[in-house]
Amino acid sequence: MRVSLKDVAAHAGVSIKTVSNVVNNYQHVTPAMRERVQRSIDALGYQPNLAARHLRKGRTGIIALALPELGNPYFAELTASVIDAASQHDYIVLLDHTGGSRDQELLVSQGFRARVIDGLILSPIELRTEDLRDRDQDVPLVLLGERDYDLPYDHIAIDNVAAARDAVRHLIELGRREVAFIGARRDRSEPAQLRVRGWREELTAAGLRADEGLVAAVDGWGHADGARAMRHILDSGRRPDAVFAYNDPMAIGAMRVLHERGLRVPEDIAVVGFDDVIEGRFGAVTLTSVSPDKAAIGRLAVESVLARLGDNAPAPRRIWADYQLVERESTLGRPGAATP
Amino acid sequence: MRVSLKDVAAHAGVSIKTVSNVVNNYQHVTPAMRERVQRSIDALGYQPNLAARHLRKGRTGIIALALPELGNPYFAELTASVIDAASQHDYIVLLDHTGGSRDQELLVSQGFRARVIDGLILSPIELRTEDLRDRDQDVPLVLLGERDYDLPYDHIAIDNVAAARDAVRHLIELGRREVAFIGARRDRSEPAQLRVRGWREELTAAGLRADEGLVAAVDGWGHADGARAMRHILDSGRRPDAVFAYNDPMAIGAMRVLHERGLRVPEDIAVVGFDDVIEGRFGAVTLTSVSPDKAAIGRLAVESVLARLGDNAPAPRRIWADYQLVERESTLGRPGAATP
DNA sequence: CACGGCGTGTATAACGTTGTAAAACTTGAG
DNA sequence: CTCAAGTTTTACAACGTTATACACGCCGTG
Repeated sequence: MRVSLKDVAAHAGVSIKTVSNVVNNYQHVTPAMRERVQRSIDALGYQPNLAARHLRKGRTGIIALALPELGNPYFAELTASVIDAASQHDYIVLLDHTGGSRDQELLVSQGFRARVIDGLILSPIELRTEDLRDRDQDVPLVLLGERDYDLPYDHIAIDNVAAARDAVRHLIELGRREVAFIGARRDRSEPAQLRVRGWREELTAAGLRADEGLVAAVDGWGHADGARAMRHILDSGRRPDAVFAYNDPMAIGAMRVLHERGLRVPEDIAVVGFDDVIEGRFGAVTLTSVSPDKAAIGRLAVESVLARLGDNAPAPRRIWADYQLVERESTLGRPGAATP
Repeated sequence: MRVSLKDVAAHAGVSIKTVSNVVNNYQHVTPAMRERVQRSIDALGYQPNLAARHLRKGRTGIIALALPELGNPYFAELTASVIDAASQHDYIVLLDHTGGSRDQELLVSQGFRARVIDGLILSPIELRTEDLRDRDQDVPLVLLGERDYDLPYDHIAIDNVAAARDAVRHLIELGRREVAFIGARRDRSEPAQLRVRGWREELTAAGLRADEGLVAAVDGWGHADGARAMRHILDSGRRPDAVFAYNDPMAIGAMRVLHERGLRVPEDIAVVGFDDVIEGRFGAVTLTSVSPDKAAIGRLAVESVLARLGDNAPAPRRIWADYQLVERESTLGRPGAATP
């Protein structure tokens, strides 16, 4: 049988509210009383009933984190950092996965889970800007990943265009001239578009041709999709000297195909990924990658959501998180050069 | 402002309970009344307040899934299958990560989150059998991963000893004679011990020596730990012709070290992992691995927890999930043979 | 010595829902 | 037309918590 405030109150010979005051660290309680009540609490092993507390306060103490897929280790690491940040504010994280489908993302953003959660952190892939524009929900929403247009929600993202440009510039500086992009999306997912744009801008800025024939569209974001895209490019007779992939799993899938075709990385083709997942550090050829500051992103996301819970919610902001390009074996040296 | 049963009742001109009856599909409601109330519900956009419902019914509709780490894709896939299974029963999944530390696992099992959840699925690593023996909680608990002793909780696991034996037998059948084990744990984690036992039993059964000098203990379960263990074995002057790793990330970490040392996989050293994560299918050398039926494990776990919620809870059972050994390049061919 | 003021503790009323029991209707038989 | 038996609807009391408003001491001050 669960013990309630009432039981503790009876045991200590005080009123229910006094016990509540002790539990909530209300200030006007004499030390003597506090200790007496605390003794009863300990004796009975009282634990507050959250459902009741939430009913009364109108808060649940739960925030939801909705991600496209858990399989990508990037999101796993992000999740860990969100959980850590949330628990520092006595919040609990409810995990949802959308599969990256627009329908699911819409459902989640429209408050599918709204009745249980105080706030939502959503990392959309296919969701359109207009989908969010007429969102009718009082549950605070924070978006992860850059969006193109302004929306009345906090965005937390790294600068995708700039990061993509950095990656491509790195390839160009190595002497690469034909840089393929793997991971454009047929459905025009916004984050993918931004990275394609960075790719295009940087090539153009360097006086090179942004050859759209070297952009491979895909349907998913996993290893297999990267492999498929790489095969598609090679089968079309193209022979780029560098590949920039939408994310690390796709880059790794692409490298596998290059390996199967007898092409050497980086001598024949240099490869850069995105997200810097742990896996990229342990392949036969370690992977150069854009490394977002995941810990910061998780922390900022949680803080942004919680800040919106109070009455004095700040204006929606676009928050830029840090990133850096981590160079590894997959871009070591100039074309044709043997690995050191 | 949120709309409650009271508002709907006022709008429809009926009592609160009648609205509640309609919402809950109570049988004794005339079709006319049902429609009239439904119209008001739709008009006002009523959504039930779960906190209140839970307070009243004593259930929260949330189960927790506590995992050692999210970074391992095995757990990510498992999580996805648990979420899917739970949502089929209108349940929501709260995710927790223990970091695989005994303290955290203890905390979780003792009901750290108990006030919010109806049931708990725990995948322990370091937790001892005796830690669970005096668990004092009314929240149903289901354990993932094999435990050695009998406990009054449902276990869902594949047969670790048998699976390990299958893996080692496969290596022996390939003509390997010196099989190392990577991933024993200094802290005597039970799952790791079972796999070591399988390794030992199979070698002995084949008339080979189970050389304890080829068992490498580690502190973690990631790529880096596998790499460290592999280095340790090689640096000690040993030169096994096969490696069986506790899990895929460790196997991949080990393969990276073999690559760095100029040892060929599988010609010089064959490698078998455990868990069959997607990553193992896209390395330069694809990884042979023990593949547990993750979908079944997730489904069984959810069903077991929910079955314990009712009054007629079944007796605790040990449920065996299926697995199979998936052979890939890392064990292709006999020692010294060139890859086909 | 009375009085305001402050610090401490207490009844009571919510929060929104569902279970119980009883009231208000139907229906059909006598 | 009455009454019993059944069906539908309602009033009310929980569930366990916190906010509000108030009562009670105690203190220092006029």
